[in-house]
Amino acid sequence: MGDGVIIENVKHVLHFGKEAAKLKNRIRELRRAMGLTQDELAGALSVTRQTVIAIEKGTYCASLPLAHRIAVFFGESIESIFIFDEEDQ
Amino acid sequence: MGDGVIIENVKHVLHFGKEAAKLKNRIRELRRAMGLTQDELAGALSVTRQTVIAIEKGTYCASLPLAHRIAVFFGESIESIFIFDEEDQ
DNA sequence: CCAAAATGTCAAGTATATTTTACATTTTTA
DNA sequence: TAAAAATGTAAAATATACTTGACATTTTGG
Repeated sequence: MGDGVIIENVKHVLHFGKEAAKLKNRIRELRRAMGLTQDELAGALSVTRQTVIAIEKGTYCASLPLAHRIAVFFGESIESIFIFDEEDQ
Repeated sequence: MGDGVIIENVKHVLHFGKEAAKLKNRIRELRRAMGLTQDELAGALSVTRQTVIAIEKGTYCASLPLAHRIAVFFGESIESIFIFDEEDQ
């Protein structure tokens, strides 16, 4: 056999363009207004701290069920918390 | 080598319990009220017909960006179209 | 100042949403 | 009633959301 490079088991391939939505939201603002830490909010929403960090930063968007829990928790509508740009995605 | 069964490359394992949210929605009703086919709605939302079928049937729930497009398309709020049970998920 | 708490980052794994393809069944209509 | 359109089903691949664990940096308070 030759000595070429073999890459096996690649699961995730980074992809460019399409920018993954990155919709903004008011979660950090709302969380701080209630004097909560990321960890406390995560607990209240039954997700991990990493999830709160990622969503606050806009790394990815919450699922619909999670967006709903967030809205209920802060007593506002989903649409008033998440900011969808015109183009949307 | 023996003659045992070897299973390689298993990617998705079905899992039971936890019932995957299955939140209901009024999409089929709203779509029909507008006299649209699943294919036409899919086109308007920039998704495939399979996605419309799965979401109408509650096989899985829409992502937040898609839920938003659906709400805008039908001129209603996300919360008025998707029905979250108390327990949520 | 310095220790603790809070926040951020990275990587790999699992779960869920969406696409693609192909075919089967039901409903509509000419 | 037969063809066409609409709807359903299933499987495999890809994309995105979420978890877990471990460690680095920043902020806060005694």
